[in-house]
Amino acid sequence: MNQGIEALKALPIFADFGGENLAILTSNSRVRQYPSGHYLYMHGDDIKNFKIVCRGTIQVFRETPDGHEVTSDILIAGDCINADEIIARHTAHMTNARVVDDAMVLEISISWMRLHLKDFDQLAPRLLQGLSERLRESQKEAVHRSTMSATQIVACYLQGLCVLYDFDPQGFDLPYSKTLIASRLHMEPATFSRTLQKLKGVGISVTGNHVAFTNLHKAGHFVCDECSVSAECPTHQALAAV
Amino acid sequence: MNQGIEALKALPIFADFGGENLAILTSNSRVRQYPSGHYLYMHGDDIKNFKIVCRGTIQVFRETPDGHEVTSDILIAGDCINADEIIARHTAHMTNARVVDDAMVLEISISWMRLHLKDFDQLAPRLLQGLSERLRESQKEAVHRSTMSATQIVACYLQGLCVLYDFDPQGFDLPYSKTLIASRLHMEPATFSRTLQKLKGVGISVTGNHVAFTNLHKAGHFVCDECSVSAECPTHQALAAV
DNA sequence: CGATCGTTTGATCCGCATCAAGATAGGTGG
DNA sequence: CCACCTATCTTGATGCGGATCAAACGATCG
Repeated sequence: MNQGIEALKALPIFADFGGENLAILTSNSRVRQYPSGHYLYMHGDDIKNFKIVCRGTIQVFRETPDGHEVTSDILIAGDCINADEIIARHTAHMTNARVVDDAMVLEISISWMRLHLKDFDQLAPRLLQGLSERLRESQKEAVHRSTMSATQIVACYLQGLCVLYDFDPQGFDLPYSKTLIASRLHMEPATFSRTLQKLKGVGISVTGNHVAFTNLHKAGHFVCDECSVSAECPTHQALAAV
Repeated sequence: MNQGIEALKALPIFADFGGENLAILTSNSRVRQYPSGHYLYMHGDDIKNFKIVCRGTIQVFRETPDGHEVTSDILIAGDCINADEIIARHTAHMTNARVVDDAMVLEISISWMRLHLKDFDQLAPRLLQGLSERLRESQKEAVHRSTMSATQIVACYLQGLCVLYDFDPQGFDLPYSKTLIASRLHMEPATFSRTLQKLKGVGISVTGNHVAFTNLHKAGHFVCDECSVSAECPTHQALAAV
């Protein structure tokens, strides 16, 4: 279980946890490896575990009646996969979670989590914080989608990626396929592809899966990290021209 | 402060709170009345209070650079207005909150809330639950907006309203203006209006602000309460014909 | 009774989806 | 090393849905 301890300590959500708490957690959780394409859970499955990504990439998505997949989120190391299900009126998963890149996942019995939520003073606040940010992000994107063009949304997203992964703005590779990104942005691959061409005019060049912000001065204005789409937000003023 | 005690006890989030906790809460909060149109807070203001709606209706919205308002949520009695701001990296509000109908609002110092979150075992889980549901709802709507037509979305929403307010499906009045609803659904009033006409063909008649589900058998299929937009969801199958 | 706001309706336009056909790349086996 | 295959991506042509602009209509209120 040494691997477990190490994995736990590396997770922000369990940072600053005392040794005894870590030990308790470790003995009530397990770390597992999953290959690309593996389903962590599917819609309708019973909710059994609380899961946290330790390594790799996880796609969370829903399926429409016509069989089309709609990605709600792409999760990376440190992210909680189903924090919203710790306390839920439902006993079944409402989404699907699938491994994109080979992944390592920490799994904790959800009933155990519920039972011991109050024992760990630090845990509940961090879950709250995580959910809050997720909610804000979701609502921000809702606003974006009803006020910005596809091109602007993609520009915003690429900037966000660069910040999230701490990439070099001068040049980096997309961490996952364009199809997945398009799905994540709720747009068609075709639209996404066209969009990338338009971006070259504003200092964002994408060739293959390599991205470069060629005009950092311009591009700098695009950073929309915690933008709330207010009248003062320079990002949207800059992108308005796109 | 008697009004305060009564107001607190009526709120689901404080249900089952012991007398001593209620007393502590009461002495650290206040209930205030606000007239229609009053801003509870505006984007950029310092976050000072955690607020809960006791009576009336609150519109939470963001403002785009071009001055257009985008409604993120319409809150009613029992709803937390800014639960996501209890633990936030920001010290300023990212949204605006404005009174729609004359409202009564419970206000608790946010620093006090943070400080005493752990003292109330029941509080954190309930906040978690509230945020979880809000997040699910937000993501569900994101899926809806990228897979359903405006007509379908409105049908879904009207059903939801009917359930939320426990209205009689055979006939009820819209609880707020069509303009507000349109904004909430991220669509133009003109589009919303046209949409209502189309709904008559599927057993939902809206004349003035009066709504009636004239074909309950059909309409029953539309209820999309906790629908996850899965292949099995009868709602979307029924609405697919719209 | 005019003024203002909310709603409806009409005409038009634009953006993204859709359908479909090439292009490119990665992987496999001969 | 090349031919083949499949998955991913790009590009083109077209259509539809909802936004936009604008005007008429209705309701409420001083």
